Amino acid sequence: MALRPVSRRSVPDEVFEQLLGEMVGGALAADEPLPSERRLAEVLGVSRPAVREAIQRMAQAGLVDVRHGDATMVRDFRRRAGLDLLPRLLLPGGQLDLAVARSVLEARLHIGPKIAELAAQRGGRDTAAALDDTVKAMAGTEDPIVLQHRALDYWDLVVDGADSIVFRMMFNGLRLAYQPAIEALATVMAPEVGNLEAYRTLANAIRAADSPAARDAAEELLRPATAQMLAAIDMLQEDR
Amino acid sequence: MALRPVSRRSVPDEVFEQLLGEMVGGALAADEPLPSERRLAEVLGVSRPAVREAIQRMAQAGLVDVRHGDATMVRDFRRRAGLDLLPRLLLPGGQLDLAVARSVLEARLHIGPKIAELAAQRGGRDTAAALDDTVKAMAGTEDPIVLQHRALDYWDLVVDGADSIVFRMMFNGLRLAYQPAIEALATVMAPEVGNLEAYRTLANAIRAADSPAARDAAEELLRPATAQMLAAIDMLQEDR
DNA sequence: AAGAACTACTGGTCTTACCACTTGACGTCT
DNA sequence: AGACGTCAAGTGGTAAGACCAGTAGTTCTT
Repeated sequence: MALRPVSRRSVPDEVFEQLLGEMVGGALAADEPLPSERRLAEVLGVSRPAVREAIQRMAQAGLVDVRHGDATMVRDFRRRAGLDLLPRLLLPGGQLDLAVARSVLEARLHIGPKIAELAAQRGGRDTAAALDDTVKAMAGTEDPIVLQHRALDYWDLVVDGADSIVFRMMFNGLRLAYQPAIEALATVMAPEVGNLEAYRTLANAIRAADSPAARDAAEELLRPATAQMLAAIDMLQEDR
Repeated sequence: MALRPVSRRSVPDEVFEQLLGEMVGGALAADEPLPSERRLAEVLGVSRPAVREAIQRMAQAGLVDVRHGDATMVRDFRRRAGLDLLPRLLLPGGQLDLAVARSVLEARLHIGPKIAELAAQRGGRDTAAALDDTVKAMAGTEDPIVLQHRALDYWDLVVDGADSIVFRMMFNGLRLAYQPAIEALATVMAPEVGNLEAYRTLANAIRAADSPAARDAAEELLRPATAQMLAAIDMLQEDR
């Protein structure tokens, strides 16, 4: 029996989700006006403040433009949204979007080595020591789910060492997309997160402040699983 | 006379801004509870729905965790925030944060060539043709402000050509940080946005589907101004 | 000492009313 | 005919107050 916490969606949550669904699904096209708050409240059977909260959140995410006195306009989420929207695009309606998944993999493989390089330049021994501890923790388990979480901790430390706020934020965004899928990815990620030697090599390169070596080590660590998953995506896409 | 649109911050805007300021400034530390909605409404002299809207927006941005029945907790924005927070970190209180600026430059130089490479693989002639048009438009002006906007249009097309949603979202985030500073950067960016030949070279590489050439061309285009600005930041940081 | 019930918070939601802004239609001057 | 006010309708912005629904700590009961 696999019990999971019940998801208690609040009313504004629900409204937000529905509106976003309409947008991603294409029913609410860009540059078209959203129905008025009162209208939405009536149609959805909720209060106007609830609708407002949802709409304000959409505005915060850049999905709509709200102008006092005029109708609020839907914007092209592809052009305005930040990485925080990634989880919803990756799994729209529970189904994995292959194009988005490919994009995430590409980005991961491109960003990871750079972060490792910066960490080698700036992180120093403190980062390396913390990484050693994490690798030790990884050695204590075989469970690929736990291993993935530990690997995320590991990268979190590398990102700290890189000391570059933009890469930190990019990492945050990618992690948010990755986490919901962690269980589904247990099998494909097992070879990567089980490759402790690669994690140690990277930690040592960072300790030695050898940024080219760190770069290569990170690529060595990330490439195999990335290549495998990209190949799988290619096959799936051809099937259709 | 340089008239500018008056900024009409709504009450929730103002509340959001104040809370964020306290967080970035350190007065509201991570893992500490926020005052209750009623208390905040009272202290700030606004209605509770207004406070709620602000807090919901913070939750949307990952800055706080709100749990029904318990106090809402402040989270470490460095660890949770996405790129959408970048503009506020870059110019906290009107003053440029040099470390953040350095980080933006690093990211730009690392992401740009990769996007160009992908655009060469996937964009094809359509992308190249659109780029040609944009370069023509750039040739029609000397104003560095206008040129920067055109250059953004140019990159926007390249990103479209790259057809990778994650890089698109990263670009969106960087652009949002860049745009408010566009006037202040007129002088330092002038050499880059005035280098039309570099933009043409990149467009041609994309047309030829020559991804290594596109990569190099993008780097060639971005590196000079990046290096100059990084050097300037180094000097400013040493002064202190 | 362990458990159940209670209490005092917290956020969640709704209703109602009114303010402020934008737009476009209409009328009025020039 | 054109330019300029005026006004009405619709939109988002804000407030106040009431009540529902969770959480956590205290107190009472056993």
